Amino acid sequence: MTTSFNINEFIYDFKNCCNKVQKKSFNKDETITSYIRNRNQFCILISGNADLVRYDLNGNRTIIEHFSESDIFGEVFYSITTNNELLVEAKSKCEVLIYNYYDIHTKCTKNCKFHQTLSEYLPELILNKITDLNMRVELLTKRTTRDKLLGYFNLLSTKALNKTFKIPFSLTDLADYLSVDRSAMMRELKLLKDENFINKNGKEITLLYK
Amino acid sequence: MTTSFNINEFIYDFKNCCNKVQKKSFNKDETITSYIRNRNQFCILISGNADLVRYDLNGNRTIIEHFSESDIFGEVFYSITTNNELLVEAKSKCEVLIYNYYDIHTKCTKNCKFHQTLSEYLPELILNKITDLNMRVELLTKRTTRDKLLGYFNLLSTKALNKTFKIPFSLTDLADYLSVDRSAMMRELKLLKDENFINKNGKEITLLYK
DNA sequence: ACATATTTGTTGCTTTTGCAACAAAAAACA
DNA sequence: TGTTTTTTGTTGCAAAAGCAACAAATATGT
Repeated sequence: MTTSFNINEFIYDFKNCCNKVQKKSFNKDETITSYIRNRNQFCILISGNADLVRYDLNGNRTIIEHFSESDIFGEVFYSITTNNELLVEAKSKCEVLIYNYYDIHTKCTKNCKFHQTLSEYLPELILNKITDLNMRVELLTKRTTRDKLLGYFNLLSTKALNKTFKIPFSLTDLADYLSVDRSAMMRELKLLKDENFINKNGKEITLLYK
Repeated sequence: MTTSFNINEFIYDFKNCCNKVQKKSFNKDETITSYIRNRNQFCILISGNADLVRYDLNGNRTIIEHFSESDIFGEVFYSITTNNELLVEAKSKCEVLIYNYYDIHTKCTKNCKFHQTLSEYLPELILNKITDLNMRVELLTKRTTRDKLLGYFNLLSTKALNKTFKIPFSLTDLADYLSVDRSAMMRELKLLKDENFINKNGKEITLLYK
């Protein structure tokens, strides 16, 4: 997440905001929500990590999006035309605020400061989401497993301001995120290492080129 | 595009809006803009069709997004971390409004009705963009050429409210949009036809299953 | 600390995809 | 209308990716 808005700077203003919002907690591996029909559901992740995943008919699992603190998600951003299951799964203990999207724009009945701040920062959060999605598309349109890996590593390196960084997924999840076969990806990682494009130590990667 | 907002219902209010906006025309195959650095550029397509394309180092061309009337695009939605060329190319005669994104939120110096309407509908346009991008990700994460084709055909069929519909691309462009090799895609289309999943007559497709 | 479950690393084999090349059909253009 | 360019349809062959299976290393839970 690239936003300068950090929800936890404001969350102390959140006591009993208007009755339109729910605050919920989830344990690792619990389902936060599933996208079934459009209920204008809008969620903000206060803490933890979660993935939007799809299980297709062949048993393939795909990580469509990866969410961390201050990221937004929910059915309001999705027109559900697929017949696959779309779930948001907690990857660690998570705290989530759940709104109806259109309730955010109207003034909170208790006129709480948190609600006000949220609606003020909403455009920024949304712009960041679009930027993230565009990067995701950019990555997924790469033709080969190698290009996907290098493209993703470049992003991580840029984010970390360092040629060395840690993959924020298990390698199994990384394959599901890049939408490639895990064993083929492992093979490619080995080749990238053998050809001195990268150094790899578990989940720690160093870019050796440029 | 799925929005209920249609820019041409309002464009008559656009005379000489504030000096912050440019209206430009482009012929087929002209470059509308290229994404180089972040200038907060925000564009709306008034008429015509355009593609956001990337040319990579191997000479592959990818259609990242396809734009039609009322669609929005521009550098403001992109953090340019790639070293590939990103261009918006007119696929037909196009008319485009070009803003600085942050000028839209502030009141127009001439207080014109068009500007007012635009800023009012902006959240809706942006929500639609996110929905479109999510569908795009959904499609691109499909593992096989077959699944990509069927997934895309389902979208078109749903949009057209009909099992028969026309592909809005040339088949060459469709391959670039689905990020697959054209000849492999043609082979797969033939297989889908032979196995009675679809009927195909040039660019007209009929779904035969379900 | 131990037993159990998950992830990582690896490989042989199969299937799918990509590449190159070319003819036929269709579209654009002059 | 005739010529040129682009798109479509097809194929043989090469390369890449997917599948299945298993051992070793880590992580998890009690």
